[in-house]
This record gives sequence, structure tokens and C-alpha cells, in this order.
Amino acid sequence: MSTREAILDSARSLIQRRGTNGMSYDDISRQVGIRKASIHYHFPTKNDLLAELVEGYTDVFLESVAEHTRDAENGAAQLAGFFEVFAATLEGSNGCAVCLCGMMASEVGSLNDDSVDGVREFFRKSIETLAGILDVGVEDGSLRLAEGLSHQDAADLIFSSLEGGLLSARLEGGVPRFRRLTSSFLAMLKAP
Amino acid sequence: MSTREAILDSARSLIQRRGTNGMSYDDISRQVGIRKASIHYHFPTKNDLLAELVEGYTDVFLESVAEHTRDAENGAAQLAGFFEVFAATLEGSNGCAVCLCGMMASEVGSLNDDSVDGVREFFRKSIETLAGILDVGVEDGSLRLAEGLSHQDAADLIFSSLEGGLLSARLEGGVPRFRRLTSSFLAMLKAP
DNA sequence: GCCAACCTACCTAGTGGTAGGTAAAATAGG
DNA sequence: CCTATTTTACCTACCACTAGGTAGGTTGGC
Repeated sequence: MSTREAILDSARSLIQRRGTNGMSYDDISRQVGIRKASIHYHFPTKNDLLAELVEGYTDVFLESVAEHTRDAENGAAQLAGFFEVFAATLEGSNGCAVCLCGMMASEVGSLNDDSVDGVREFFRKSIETLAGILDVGVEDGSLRLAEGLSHQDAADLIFSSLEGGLLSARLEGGVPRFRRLTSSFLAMLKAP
Repeated sequence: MSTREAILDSARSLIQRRGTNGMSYDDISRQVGIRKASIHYHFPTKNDLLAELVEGYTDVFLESVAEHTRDAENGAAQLAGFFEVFAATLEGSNGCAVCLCGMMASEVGSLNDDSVDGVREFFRKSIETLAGILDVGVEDGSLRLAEGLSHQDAADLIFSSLEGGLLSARLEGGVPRFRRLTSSFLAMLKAP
């Protein structure tokens, strides 16, 4: 892994645990084993780092969703796969890390515009993907939405719940609590 | 309003917009119109401030929920009242402020233990209250949950969604988006 | 020799927090 | 009632430390 990648990786992990305002170049320098100034060589400003981080995170996230839904036999299974990507974030960090963009969404008030744009795009693309999964599930009969509820609105609701659920679960209850949440959703959405 | 209250009020508003790590004693001092040191007189450490803030916020929130549900004719109306308390947070701040404890939940990684305990209690009490509302609604026939879904789990899911929904809505879409989310929930939970 | 990738050494602007002082209000005691 | 003492609620001036950021030098591989 290149130094540049190591910096991005360290920053991502730190932000997922402590937030952008709780993470500093000094923290990264200690984790990566280089000086603070060397980070500025790769990312002149913190904002440069954040913007690139969000972009990369979005790609990795969507790719991971694609992987987790590729072999699913129906829409309900795809939905479970989508949930699994979120659960993995929490699980792969001893229940300490939440979604990078969920974290940054809570800090929009102290973020630069291009980072915020990146976070918005993450939300848009993710919800769009999720809405596509609902399309599939309703089409193949494995999922059923309340009548009058658009797939877009349902996806919005589910996605908010996942982001919020990560926060709740990290606060108390950890991975089991988060899995209970996703199970509840599947119970509500699966066709009988 | 006493200086002490003004400090708490200013801190609350700042945190709801920028987070605890994005708020400083200096910010408060400017808003309230006193010196930084005077804030330390009232709240020796930042942690003292945060802990008291969370406690007060929890009380006010629960009281507000009580007000918004008192005159509701059934469980579904009570649920709508609960949602309204969240919407009011966003609405009363030009769509810039989210729930104080939702904000702090995202910052648990850089918070002191007693503040975290307070945030946990906020979540527990709120979800408990929400579960009580679902009890009422299911009992009086105005709400219907998917079978096999406990009221506790449903409340957990709804609450996560509200906290996440505030973040999403602040990011993009504002109050209208948040209201669409709560409407979707009512559509899913209202008995036909 | 060049240039990328680092380094040391520094800067300015803030951070939470402390030391010590002061004016005014409350509260005694004779 | 009037003075003496304490308490409240602030202040100025500082502390040590950390923040993001910069200038310029060193090193090693092509």
C-alpha cells in the first residue's frame, strides 16, 4: 500500500470513529508513521483529503453493494445484501466505526462545500441503488411496500434508518442491535 | 434568562449545527456576550457543560413529546405528534439543526463517559416512550405492525430512522424531505 | 541531474483551562 | 440600622497545547 493510500485509509478509519473534527493530521501522522508535513505534501489541505476520501468511499461502497447483491436470487435477498454492507462496517471495527458519509453528514455545518457535495452524492447514489433493489423485489414478488408509498420514498426511509441505526447501535447494543434492526425491516417488507 | 441558561442555550444551538467538536467556549462567549473565563465559572470543564446540556435536553424533549401527544385521539395521532417534535427541530432552525443527542451520538468516540451515558439515556427513554405509543396504537386499532415484530424493535427502527432522517434532510431536501419520511412511516404503520 | 517523496523547523490562530482580581449583592453581628 | 464579611458573577491576562499550514532542506531512485 502506497503512503498516499495509507493516509487515506488512516483518515477514513479515524473519521468513522471520531468524526472529521475529531481527527487531525497529527493523528494520521502517528498512525502512518510519517510527519505531519508529509501528509500536506499528498493532501495540501484537509479539505482536499476529505473530498478525495468521500469520492473513494462512495465507489468502494457501491462496489461492495454490487458484490453483495450480485448472486442474490431475488429482490429480498438483494435487500439483505445491501443491509449486510452496513453491518460489515460496524462489525469490522469492534462496533466503533459508522458509515463515513453518515458521520460527515452530521458535520455538514463545519465542512467545506465540495466535501458536502460529495456526501450528498453518496446519499443520492446509495438511495438510488436501494430504490432499484426495491423495484426488483416488488417486481419479482419477494417484497411488498405499503400502497401509495413510492420506491424512492421507501428507499429514503430505509437508508435514513440504516444511517441512524449505525449510530444507535454503536452507542449501545453493537452489531446484534443493528442486525435486529435490519431483520425488523425485512419482516416489514417481505411479502407474505 | 440567566447567564447560565443563555450559555446552555447557545451551546445547544451551536452543537446542533456544528457538533461538540465544532463548538468552542469562544463561540459561546461571542454569542452570549461574556468572556470565555466566565463560562468556565459556570461550567468548569466542557464536559460539565455537555453533561448538563444532555440532561436538560432529554427533559425538554420528553416534555415536548408529552405535549404533542396529550390531546391525540388515538395511537396513530400520538405517533404523528412524536414525529412533529423532530420536524420542529429542523423547522425552527432553517433546516440547520438536528437532534442534540443524535449529533452527540455521532461523536461518542470523542466524548467523555458521563456525556455518553446521558446520550444513551436519551435514546433509551425516547425509544421507550415511542414503544408506549405503538402499544396504544396497536391496542386501539389505529396502528398495525408486521407480525412477529415487537413494539420495542419497531420503536428502535422508527427512532433510528428519525435520527438518520434529520441528517439526510439537513444534507439535502430540508423540512419537506423530512415530512415525506414521516408520512411514509405513517403510511406503513397505519391500519387500513 | 532531476524530481518525487519525504524530512526538520517553523508559523499563526485557535483550544480548553487557570490564576488572580474586582464590583456588587447578599448576609450576617453588634 | 449600619458596618464587616462573604459570596456571586464576572473580568483581564495568561498558560500549555494543538490545529492546519508553510518554507526550505535532504534523500534516493530513474
